[in-house]
Amino acid sequence: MTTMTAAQKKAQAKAEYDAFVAACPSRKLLDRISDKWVTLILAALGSDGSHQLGTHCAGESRSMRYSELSRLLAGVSQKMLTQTLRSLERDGLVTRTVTPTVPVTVTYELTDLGLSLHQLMRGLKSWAETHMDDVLANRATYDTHAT
Amino acid sequence: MTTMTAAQKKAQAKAEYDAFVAACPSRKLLDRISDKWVTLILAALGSDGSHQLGTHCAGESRSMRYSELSRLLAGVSQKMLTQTLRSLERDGLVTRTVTPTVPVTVTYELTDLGLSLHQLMRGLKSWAETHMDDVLANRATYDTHAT
DNA sequence: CAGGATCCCGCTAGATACTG
DNA sequence: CAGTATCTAGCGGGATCCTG
Repeated sequence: MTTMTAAQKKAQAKAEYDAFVAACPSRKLLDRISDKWVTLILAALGSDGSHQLGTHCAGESRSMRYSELSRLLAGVSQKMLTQTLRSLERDGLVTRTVTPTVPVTVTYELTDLGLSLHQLMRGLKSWAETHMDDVLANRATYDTHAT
Repeated sequence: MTTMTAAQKKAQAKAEYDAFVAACPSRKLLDRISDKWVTLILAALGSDGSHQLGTHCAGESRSMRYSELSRLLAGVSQKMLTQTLRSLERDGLVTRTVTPTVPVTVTYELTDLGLSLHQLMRGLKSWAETHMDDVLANRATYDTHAT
């Protein structure tokens, strides 16, 4: 079949490349932490009692109820909260504990792995605070020169 | 006006919270590196001559032509490549050099800042390779137990 | 060769309403 | 209280065509 040659091969190569990239552990990690709510939940669960997500102290993971999280992370829809929590539980980053009280009580807490990820996030935070202002400055300069 | 009270306040609080989150340097950093092509371009420009993105050597930034990048990053559209390159240039992470030869020649190269970011990515890579298999294992277990 | 402009599509986040 | 289900709009991203 001469009807499928160059374009077909190219498409296949692309698919293979994409698969290769998708299989990369680094990419999987990025896919996970780049999620807005993942990082926020991590920060919430990883921080101390303060409601300031900005304040990080390498404290132990703080167990929180569903409603607490929903209150703390002001702009999250139940859907995203639940969805994110489930995926984090699935990945073994948080534990979900159901206490069959009269109104059901569910608490979430970081696992060791989750805590470890939280530590990594703090590393990112350091880099961001160190270099992000440079980036922003460059951006401003670039925009100024632009038409 | 009693017509706007609870719901309004809540919406405003949400907006403020979102703004707060968006202003966070860490989030900005995440928004940047979570971009699929950003990380790949970084890897391409930061790695040595090998076409294996997986192989990282803390080598100097390698200057590459537009077409080289487009060839190396198999599954990228010109749009995304250009778009990503421009944003990286804007942020001062890469330099764009135009050489007015007969057919125009444009080369891209990492700046110090870009190189620095590339180093950070390698840190992420380490974490990913160390813990990602655990995550995957947990995920598999979770899926098994599920209905 | 390098890149701008356009159209189009799938995905996913968000709002709303319902349940145990 | 802690979710689940559905519906919709917005936008990121790809393909395609065109220019200097």
